[in-house]
Amino acid sequence: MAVFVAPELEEARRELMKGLEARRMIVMVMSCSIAYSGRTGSDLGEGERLVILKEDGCVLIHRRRDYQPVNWQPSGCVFQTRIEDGRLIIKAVRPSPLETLTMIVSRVEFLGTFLLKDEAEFILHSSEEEMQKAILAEPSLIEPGLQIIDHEKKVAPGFVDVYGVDTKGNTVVIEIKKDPAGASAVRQLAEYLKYLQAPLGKKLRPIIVAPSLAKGVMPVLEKMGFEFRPLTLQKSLETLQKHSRSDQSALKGWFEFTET
Amino acid sequence: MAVFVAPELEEARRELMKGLEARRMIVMVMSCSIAYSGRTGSDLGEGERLVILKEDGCVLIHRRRDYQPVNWQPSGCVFQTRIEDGRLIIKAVRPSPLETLTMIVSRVEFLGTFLLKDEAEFILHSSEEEMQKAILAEPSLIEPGLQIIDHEKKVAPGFVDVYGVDTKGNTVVIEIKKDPAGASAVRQLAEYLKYLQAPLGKKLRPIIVAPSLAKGVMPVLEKMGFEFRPLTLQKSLETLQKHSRSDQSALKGWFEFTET
DNA sequence: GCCTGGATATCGTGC
DNA sequence: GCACGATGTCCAGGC
Repeated sequence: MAVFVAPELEEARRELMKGLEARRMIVMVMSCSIAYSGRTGSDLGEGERLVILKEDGCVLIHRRRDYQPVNWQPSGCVFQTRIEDGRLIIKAVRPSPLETLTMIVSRVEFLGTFLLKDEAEFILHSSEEEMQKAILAEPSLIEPGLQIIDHEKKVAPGFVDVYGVDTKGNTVVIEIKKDPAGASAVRQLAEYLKYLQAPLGKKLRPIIVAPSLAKGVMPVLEKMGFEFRPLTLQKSLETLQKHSRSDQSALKGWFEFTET
Repeated sequence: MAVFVAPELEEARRELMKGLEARRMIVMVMSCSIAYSGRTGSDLGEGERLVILKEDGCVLIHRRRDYQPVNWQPSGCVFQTRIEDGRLIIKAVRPSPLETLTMIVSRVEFLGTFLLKDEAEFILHSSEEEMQKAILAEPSLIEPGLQIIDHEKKVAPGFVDVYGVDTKGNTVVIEIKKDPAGASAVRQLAEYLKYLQAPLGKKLRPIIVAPSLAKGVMPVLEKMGFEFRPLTLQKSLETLQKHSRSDQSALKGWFEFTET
């Protein structure tokens, strides 16, 4: 760790490059103006911001408010720095698509470079994937007797989430949404149907699986002959827990946490 | 600005709360474990991370790599801190939807609190909006004689980007995409058509406007009787520049930049 | 509050 | 590389 309060621009430039070389995270508070040019473009006048440069070549520029960075660059950028007309110029260039982020720095109030030791694994109890796993593990969540044939089945273009057959031999096509299903979910499922055919004398049964339906979608579903089965993430996780001991330990922490 | 290197946990807690009170941005480098519970849940074991708290109640937790924060909280959170079992506990609670982010901090390597002076206006030369403005300003970008009737026209459910009539009285329905238009753009436009009707004896002319078409989409378009008009952001900006002197100054900077 | 669609979306996956 | 869909997406705009 190295920390500098109000360094000269030349010193800031030197420490910044040294830090990047050592694969440290660079954290700066600076007064700067910013220009972005690439897929589109932006300009931001002089002001004080928090700037973060990471070893993988990404950039984040944060203002005093807002969750989102005002300017940024995803990972994979090449950094250039120079002093020009008494200003520190920092460029982050993303090769593809070609995009350039330029900071013109008039003053550095703070610069820190940090080597972060962090080997922990990040565990996300993700959503749609867990719901799909739950249905695969226990198709009766949808209806008794349902047999799963395939999942992530390729149609052109796109993928059917789950593909199965009911007790009467009809083809079941399931689109899963973790959020309340809106018009776009229905559009997506409708599009897939164009590329699927039921066996002779059987029907295609398109089913939306989601915690709920957006307002006004139910009439649309009925008109199109689609079905809806409610399924929440909570229910999916409980089902998976029943079916897989190995998942229990991973999920335990979350359940305990939500109960308190 | 206040900067602390390796503060005791109690000192860190005190300065953190003082900083938030003063509406400063809090920047910390700390060893911590993190739990999130809300729409779904996540767990992250002990490790060193950069943590940012802002005055509007948002949280960003960054690891050494990646553009995206590993954990976060959007603005509007309430913060609580306490010392427990020799650890600093920081909670950020988002009221709606109810979500809780908990950091269990074992060591603070750095803490800075910064009052950022930043009044500059952010100017984004955004994409789809500029393309739509250009078409409204100069409908001949699509074809000679086109007359615009409406834009952002509500259909149920969704919005038609631009709605007009051609020289023969046919209804033109335009879907604009700033990126190469793929299958989903076609789905979207197709859905809107179901809720629109051409005048008696006239046709509906669905048109996709985008810089290009995704591979394999052209045959689909032809099959459905849709049309495609290429339009880039660059061309849109040039058109707007012609039509509006007031825009010139704002755009000037970007053009100059892209030319160098 | 809900719903819809855009974003410099970013990111992962498959081809 | 392109295409496609998920995201704890976030966010603005309408109702």
